[in-house]
Amino acid sequence: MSEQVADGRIRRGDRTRRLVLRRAVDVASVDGLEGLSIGGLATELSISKSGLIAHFGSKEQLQLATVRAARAIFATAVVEPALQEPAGLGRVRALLENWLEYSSDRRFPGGCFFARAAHEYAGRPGAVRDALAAVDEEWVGLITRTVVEAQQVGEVRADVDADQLAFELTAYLDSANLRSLLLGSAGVYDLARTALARRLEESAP
Amino acid sequence: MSEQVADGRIRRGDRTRRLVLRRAVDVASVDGLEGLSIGGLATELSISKSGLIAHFGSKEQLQLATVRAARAIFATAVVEPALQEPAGLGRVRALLENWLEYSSDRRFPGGCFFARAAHEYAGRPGAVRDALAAVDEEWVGLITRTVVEAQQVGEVRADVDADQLAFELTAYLDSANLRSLLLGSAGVYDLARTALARRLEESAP
DNA sequence: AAACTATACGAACGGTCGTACTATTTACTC
DNA sequence: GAGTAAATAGTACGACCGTTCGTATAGTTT
Repeated sequence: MSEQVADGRIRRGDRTRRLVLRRAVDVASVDGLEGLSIGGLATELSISKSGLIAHFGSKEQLQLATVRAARAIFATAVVEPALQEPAGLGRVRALLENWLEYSSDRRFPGGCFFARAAHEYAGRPGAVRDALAAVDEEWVGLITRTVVEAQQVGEVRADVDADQLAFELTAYLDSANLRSLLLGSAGVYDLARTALARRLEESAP
Repeated sequence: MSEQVADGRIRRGDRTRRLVLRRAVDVASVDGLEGLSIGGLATELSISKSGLIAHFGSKEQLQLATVRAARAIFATAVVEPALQEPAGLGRVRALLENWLEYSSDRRFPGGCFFARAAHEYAGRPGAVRDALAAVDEEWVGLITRTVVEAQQVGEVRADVDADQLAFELTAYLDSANLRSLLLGSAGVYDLARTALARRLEESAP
């Protein structure tokens, strides 16, 4: 409740923190969360290394804050607009289409932040990896639940395995994201759209 | 032709080079090609940094050699056994199944070497990125051509878009690889197998 | 035996990394 | 105004980075 105290000192800190994280998510989407460097970040933003790290405590905490910031951007760009759609097949389509635009519009310069980061940490333990795994499960879980909702309103056949369908749909997304970056061509997004449309048609009642 | 000169000096060098690369591909599959460190590699192998780098010239050359070594391992594990199968749907299935085993058996400790490395370099230019993009195109191209062959022998419908099908099939593979690492569960490979089988059945004449 | 070549070594280079500790500046309270 | 708290800056540290250099060793050639 008493959040809007408007203490100028704290506001200044928040502003700096946001400044750092805005840059950090972009850098990390290209160079990875390991590629984040405190010195490099500070130089780019014309602030001191010590002043920067004082906001986060350690590099790992900075990385975790960067994951949270990226999640917020993702939620705003992809999830929230889709939740305007009524539950059902339309909402599933909105989530998938928003994702493709989030990727192809390069909301992060390196494509999907989470695809980049998840592959970076998939093979080794730690808090960062756990955070990334949680976001991934959250996203796939959202697709799965939205598919189940679409079944409940009769827009997806009841015998469809929602987990299976969510796996395949998200697989198309990730593949289009990577290949568009690797080939430097946006044509793969059409392959993904074709695959998504076909797979959803097959699931219609 | 005159390759088997058996010069003891060169044999010793080849042995060291192979030793380095065998370790390098494993390290890179977990920590990435950027995570390769000359000093770290040298320490693990009980050789000197300078002796190690003398074989490759620079870190980037070491990275490129690591990509080539990983490609050779991949070819041996996945491609060559499948080419024993006669051209057709069986060969397509063999390629896909071999890939799943290559991933789930952790032929590289960090899962698929190329998934890890491609995401690492997808967003930035350079020779390493180009090499990884080439391997990716080679792999997807192989799937596509094998599908076309299957069409020619009448085991896949002629109206199937081979590029589209290859996109979807490889998408399942990559997704299973990543999620198995992230979730620490092998169950996603079954999702991939189900998706692959279904998609191929749909393409049957 | 002498000349040559490939491999491997140890030491040092300039840089950058993350982090800790110590001012200094800025903003608010009383 | 003095006092306090938060944000920022400055400095230094040890560790590691990739790379270069000169040198020693092992193997081949003449």
